[in-house]
Amino acid sequence: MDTQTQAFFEARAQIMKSLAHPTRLFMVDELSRGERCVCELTEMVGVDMSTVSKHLSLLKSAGIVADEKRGMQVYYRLKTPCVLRFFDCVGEVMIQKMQELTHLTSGR
Amino acid sequence: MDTQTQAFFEARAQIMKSLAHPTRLFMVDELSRGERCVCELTEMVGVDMSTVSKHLSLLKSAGIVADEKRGMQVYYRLKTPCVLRFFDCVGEVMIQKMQELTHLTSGR
DNA sequence: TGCGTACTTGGCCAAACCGCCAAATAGTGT
DNA sequence: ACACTATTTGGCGGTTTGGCCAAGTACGCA
Repeated sequence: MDTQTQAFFEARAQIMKSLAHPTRLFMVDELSRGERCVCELTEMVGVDMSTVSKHLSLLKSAGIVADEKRGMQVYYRLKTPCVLRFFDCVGEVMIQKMQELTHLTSGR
Repeated sequence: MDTQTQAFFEARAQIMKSLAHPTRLFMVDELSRGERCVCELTEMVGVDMSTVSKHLSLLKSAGIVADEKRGMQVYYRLKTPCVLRFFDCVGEVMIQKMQELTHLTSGR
């Protein structure tokens, strides 16, 4: 694997990584229904605000979300809504896994 | 965030995590062009075969690939090709990031 | 049966990740 | 200027991840 190919998949991986955490996935899901400020998200996920802030800045540097300060709050919104399409496929994967489990337990 | 919601996003995250590594992304890409045995992939990525094997078993337990022993080799194939659709969007994200960089450097 | 090839598993170590707390920053209102 | 609120940043400890090496397993073939 040459250096350029490696760099390409490295870049791809960084974006995937930003979506590889339950809290961040929850926030993306929430943001798919409209913009939210850090404090709102903090209350919903139930961890320290500093943690939420770090998750958001990670998503931001990955290019998934954008932020805008308005009044006293910072509002985050989904910048590339196409990520939502991911989850249709993720759903398919989950369904397939469950079906295999069913086959196993129904004796085969 | 209640327990059930948490479990849901945890499951989703596990699948995303399995795709959040350059080597695994490279292998998925390669498998999109047909099945490959462990030894072929090992040679392509250029790390230890044990490492490749672990990456593959991770992808397998995530439900992304399936394996089949045939002759002396174990062949892996893409089980849920829909993951490839992810990367269209990942491409969009990357392009947007590059455009922003261009705007910055062209003085604004 | 015994050898070689293909692969997997276990163990170890270094690096990355995630949570919290505390401190810094920035903007609001008095 | 001062206090207050919303958010970010720095730093620390515990857990997870990713690589290699060595050992184990499984199968094909002489």
